[in-house]
Amino acid sequence: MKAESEYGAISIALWAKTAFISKHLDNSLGAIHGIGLTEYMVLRSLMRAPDHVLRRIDIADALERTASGITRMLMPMEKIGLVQKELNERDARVSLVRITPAGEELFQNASATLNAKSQTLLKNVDGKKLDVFRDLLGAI
Amino acid sequence: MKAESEYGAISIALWAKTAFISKHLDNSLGAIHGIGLTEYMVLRSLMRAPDHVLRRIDIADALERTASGITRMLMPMEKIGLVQKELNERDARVSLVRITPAGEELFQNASATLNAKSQTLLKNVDGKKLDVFRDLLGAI
DNA sequence: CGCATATACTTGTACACTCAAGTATATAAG
DNA sequence: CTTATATACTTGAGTGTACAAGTATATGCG
Repeated sequence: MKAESEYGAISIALWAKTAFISKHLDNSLGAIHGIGLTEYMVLRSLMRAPDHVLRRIDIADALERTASGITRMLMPMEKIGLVQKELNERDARVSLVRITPAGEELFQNASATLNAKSQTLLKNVDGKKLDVFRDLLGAI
Repeated sequence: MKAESEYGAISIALWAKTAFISKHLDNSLGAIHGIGLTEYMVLRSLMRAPDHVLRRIDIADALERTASGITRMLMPMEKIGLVQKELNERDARVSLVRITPAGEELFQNASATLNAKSQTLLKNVDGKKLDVFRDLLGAI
């Protein structure tokens, strides 16, 4: 078993490097597409969901956010037409969120930006080890 | 060369997993020691600095934060005696930050908490691959 | 020296997010 | 059916952070 401090070092490195990467991605997405990284992740969650619909609480869980944060984030996204509200006929408590065609299009464009920018940010990471990297992250 | 989307996937995984880890570490440090993860990182930066002193701008750079964020974060930390202000005789613009003995002690205790909690959070990561993980993160 | 520019920091304002409390609805137990 | 508990969401208040503008000091150049 490795020393505890080895694990702490990984946590800290994750925190520091991710702060760096997030800030750059957030700035690029904001400047080019007018959305933040968290909003991008909302669209991404919706695109990956069956029928492109999710409950607010599902989005909150997927993004490690609270329900109230999601409520507030979705307001402007609905206003500019990236997502739309939908009722759940089986459960009146639920307010479903559906991505709109405009939202899908923005997501595709934003994905291209994010991928390109990510490649730049991660250019010093050995390309051959990307699989290992992804597996390590997946284990968390 | 790998596809751009491979890099995007890594960025997203980093973002998501780090959100998860940060939240847990922040909660633990807050509950047990009364400081957040960012404040812990301030103490850590000071502990690693020559003579345990840094300029505010150096802390800001190290933590990917703005100078104003650091100014505001240091206020309560100074109030509870974890750090103290110090003048720079060569440059009157600078307000140096020094960690206090109380700050050092809290840092040691908080480090133990952070390391233990990190081990729990990363328990599914193959211990033999921690070095690889650290190197991959270091390349960013 | 005197002036332009750069640096270190602080302060006002705004935004994204959280927590706690509140509302509405659903589900379970008697 | 009634009541208690759980779930989905919203809202008010507070926190941490950024950005822009302002202050003070330093540095470089004529």
